[in-house]
Amino acid sequence: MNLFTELRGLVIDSLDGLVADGVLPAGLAYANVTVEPPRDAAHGDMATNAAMVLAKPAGMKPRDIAEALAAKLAADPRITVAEVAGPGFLNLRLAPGLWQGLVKTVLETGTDFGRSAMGQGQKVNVEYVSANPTGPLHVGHTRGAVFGDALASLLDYSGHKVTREYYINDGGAQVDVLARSVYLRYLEAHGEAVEFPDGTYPGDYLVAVGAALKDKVGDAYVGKGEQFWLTEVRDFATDAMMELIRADLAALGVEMDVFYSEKSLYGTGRIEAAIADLDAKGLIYRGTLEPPKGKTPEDWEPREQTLFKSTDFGDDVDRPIKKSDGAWTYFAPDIAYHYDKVSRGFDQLIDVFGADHGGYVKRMKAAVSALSDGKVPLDIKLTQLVKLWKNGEPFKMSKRAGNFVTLRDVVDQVGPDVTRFHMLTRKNDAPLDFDFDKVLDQSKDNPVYYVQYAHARVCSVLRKAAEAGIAADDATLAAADLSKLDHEAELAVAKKLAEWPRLVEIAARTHEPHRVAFYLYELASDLHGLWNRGNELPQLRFLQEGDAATSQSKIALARAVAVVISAGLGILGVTPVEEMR
RNA sequence: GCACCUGUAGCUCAGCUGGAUAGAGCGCUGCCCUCCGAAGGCAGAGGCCAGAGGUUCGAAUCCUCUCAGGUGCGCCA
Repeated sequence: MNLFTELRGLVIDSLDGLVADGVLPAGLAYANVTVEPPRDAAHGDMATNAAMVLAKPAGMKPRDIAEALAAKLAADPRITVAEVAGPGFLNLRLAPGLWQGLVKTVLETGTDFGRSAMGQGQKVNVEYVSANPTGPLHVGHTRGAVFGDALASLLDYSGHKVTREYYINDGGAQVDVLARSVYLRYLEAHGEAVEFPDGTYPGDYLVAVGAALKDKVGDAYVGKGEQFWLTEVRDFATDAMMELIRADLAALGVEMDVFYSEKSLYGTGRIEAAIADLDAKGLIYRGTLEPPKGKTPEDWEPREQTLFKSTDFGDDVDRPIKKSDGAWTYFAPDIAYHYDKVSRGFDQLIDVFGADHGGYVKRMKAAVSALSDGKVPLDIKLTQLVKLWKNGEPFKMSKRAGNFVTLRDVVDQVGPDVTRFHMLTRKNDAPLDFDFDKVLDQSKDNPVYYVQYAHARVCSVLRKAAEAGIAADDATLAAADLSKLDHEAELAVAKKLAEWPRLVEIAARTHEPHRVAFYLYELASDLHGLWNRGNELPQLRFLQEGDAATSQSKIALARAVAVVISAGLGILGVTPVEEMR
């Protein structure tokens, strides 16, 4: 239930009333009419811009419309005050019963309060992580994983049908490199001394894979040329890496619906089919690209290539889909993969990439636009770098991988909850500092702790209520007399709760799950603030000695806060704790 | 050279489809608590929203240009 859309409905009805009264001309477009919380709470509970938006099309002064609208609205029992302000804003104050009713609704609907039908059941594919299967996930992947997962949950919560998907890049040259690296570890397992030349993966994590290969095939590949083992070792190694990656994701609490193999596109005619689709649309041609201006590669020479006319769709330059030797470029399977997503019937595609892939955004959008005839939007979200800190200095070492910090390094040290929450305390396109000391700090300076603590505090209240013999289950609280919940400080918290459904829709529409984290921080802050005021004003304490009925009304509010925090943390994939240890 | 991202308080960052006097935390200043609802609390100072134009009732938000930082730029994925 979104009070803002409910009140917007009332505003629209009132506008229609004014049309019927002949005050406003018929046929006005209401699309830009909003009802939102005012910047300053002193202005009221909600504000509408209706008068200003309609002034020009109606050929009237904003204030005249506002006055007429105010009179209409004031007749509704839900509105206590409607006053015109500023250039034509209409500020509304709502009856306390509305906010009390909202608390009741939260308790009745639980963590589904805030769930929205906005998505209308649209099928959305969220592709994220998609790391090369050549080693364990590192911090950069971790941010992408957390972001993508939270976005997927957010879209689900807002009424979309979401598929979480991982694209396995198991078809390119890098998996051959992996195979050779594993082969070296395999020889090592047979007692041979090996060296890892440049262009191979020297990380310790392949030692076990080499040993496992030995267990499987004995010495069958020892002393043999690549042609005898490359394919088999490649499959063996990729499987092992995907097992590793799945375990990494599981440690973070991420579970994919689909793992889509690039390899499955080769030799099955699927790349050819995708390219044929583009070709039929006249978007494939043979041509020669100009060298990039200002920074020509030293070995540049003009070559005729097979190109996709991505400039028709806003790209800067047409993109090669075949190498000069006739093999597909990496872009071709990417096209085929997205072609597959389109043909699976998704209404919307989202790709989550690292910021270093920013250069591929335009061409992928161009491809999807061409493949879907502009019908399926593709949004590409880039996640910026994560800078790690420990003991006040940059942290780079990893025990396992040698040259980068892994997801496991992070999760093992701080746990999945802290990792996930902290990764969402910045918007995706801003760089993020991750300080191992600060994220574990148990003080109000740490947002993770601050939000968790608010939830734990409410749980503590519930425990104390039980000790005092006060019934405080949700059903009882929802049925309690909430009219006692009338202090301005208490109503302020209820008003914050009312913003939750609205925030969910905004965050879902903009594909920005960090908004949830920031909202939860604000909500937690409101709860802590109310708690603190209980020091000065005993009547604001959640537990009122000897007065079970009043206690229940106040506990209802606290519990409603906990429910929304719980719902929000659920979207972020963070466990709401019941006590702080 | 071109493209994309970023530029908001001393620092780290929010800022909704364009809305009113631009917010939060840290730090700073002052006051309070020290008979556990204080692992603190309250209050205050602090801003040319990088800069310049434009669009309009209204711009941190949209458009153009400039400056600064980051990322990327055919036969690697």
